[in-house]
Parts: sequence; structure tokens; C-alpha cells
Amino acid sequence: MPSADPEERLAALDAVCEALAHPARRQIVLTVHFRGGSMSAGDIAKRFAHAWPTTTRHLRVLEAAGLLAHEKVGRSRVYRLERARLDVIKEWLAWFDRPGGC
Amino acid sequence: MPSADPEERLAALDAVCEALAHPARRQIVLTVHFRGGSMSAGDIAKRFAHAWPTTTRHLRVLEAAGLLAHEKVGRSRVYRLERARLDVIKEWLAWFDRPGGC
DNA sequence: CGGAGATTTAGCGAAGTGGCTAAGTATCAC
DNA sequence: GTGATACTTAGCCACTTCGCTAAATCTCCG
Repeated sequence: MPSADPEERLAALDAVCEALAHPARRQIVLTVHFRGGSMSAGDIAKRFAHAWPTTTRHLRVLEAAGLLAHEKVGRSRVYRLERARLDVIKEWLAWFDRPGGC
Repeated sequence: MPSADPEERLAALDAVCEALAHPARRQIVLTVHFRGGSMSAGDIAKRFAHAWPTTTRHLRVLEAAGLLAHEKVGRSRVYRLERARLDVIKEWLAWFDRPGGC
């Protein structure tokens, strides 16, 4: 269910759009999805050419946008995709399915 | 119809995502849509707090991403929304509707 | 405890973004 | 042509982004 507070929804859209603006971050989100919805930070980092700390930062951006969440498992951190968060984009796109005409 | 060349489609996704990452640009696209799909640069600029050249630049980014196109009409430039271009995002989001599981 | 593995934090530098003002280019009206 | 209207281009500056390496942290194993 979308948040009721319109300001919060705008902020969410903002964060999600900015997070997905970077190709590496779109790739991370897709990768996690196709690996079943959750992956450890190391597994994610291994799949990218960037240095690990660079990937860590991308993960933080995605998490701040609410697209990812993590939990500690032993000495690993497992990131889980918050698929529902992608809905804010769908909602935005839906505006264009209604004909415009002031 | 989506472009056949996968590289071109990736580039398109890239450009569109980056273009829509900025709130002002999302707003421009929405505004043009609700004004019937086309507006002059001046009408667009008038609706924003930014200085006109700033809006011009946003328009150029949106046009480079293929979300807007313009034609000259007298001394005005009329920008038209290319609604179909938004489909590259829908296509990307569609990946998440198929269950992941390597 | 000591050490190795997994991951983040800190901090740097190059490059890009987004705002502005001022100046330029068309086009129309007289 | 002259002047006003409608925009864009050029150029500047503050700030952010994104890559890196080096150092810290946290957790398990023996």
C-alpha cells in the first residue's frame, strides 16, 4: 500500500528515481532480484568491476531509497530487495495513462 | 515498438533514467502532459521558479533523452512530449514481475 | 586471546550537475 | 532598419557524485 502522506511519497519518488539513475545501481537491483531476492554484500560486490567500497556505497544509496534492506548473518550482511518500493515509479508513470488536457 | 538493437535500448534506458532523476525534469514532463502534450518553452519556463536558461537546459536534457521533441513555430519553440519513450522504464520494471531465481 | 574473513568507514581527487547572469540569435511588428 | 519578443548559448561557481586506496570494525574459529 502506498504511503498516505503525499510529502513522504514525493520524497520516496525522489529517492528512488535518484537511486536508479546510476546504471550500476539498476544492475544491482536486477541482479539481486534474479538471485532470488537476497544476496550477501560480497556476492554482489564480486559481480561488479568496481572496488568493493564503491559497491558498498551504491548499496547504501539503494538502502536509503528503500529499495534494499539488510540484516546481519554471521559476518555477512545479506541484502534483500524491497520490490514493493518500485511501485512509486509505476504510480508516477500511471499519470501518463490518463489523457492530459488541462 | 521498442528498438531492436539491445545496445541502443540500454542507452535509451540510461538517458531516460538520468533525465528523470531530477525533480524539475519530472515536473516538466508531467506539466507538458497535462497541458495536452505540447507547450512552448516560455510557457514551461514561466511555471518554474528557476531562471529561464536553467529550464532551457533541463529541456535539452529531456530532448537528448528522447522524452521531448521540439519544432519552431514563429519565434516560439514548441516542445512536444514523446510519451512512448517512457516505455523503456516500463520494460525495465517488467523484469521484476517475473520471479527471480537464477 | 590471536588471526583471518567479510564488510564498512574515512578521506582524497577528477569530473559532472545545476544554479546564476550576461550576451547572442531569430523572428515578428512597425 | 529599429525595437521588442522568445529563446538559447556561453561562461562562472558551489556542490555533489563516483571512482579509488587505506584503515577500521565486527565476527567467527581454534
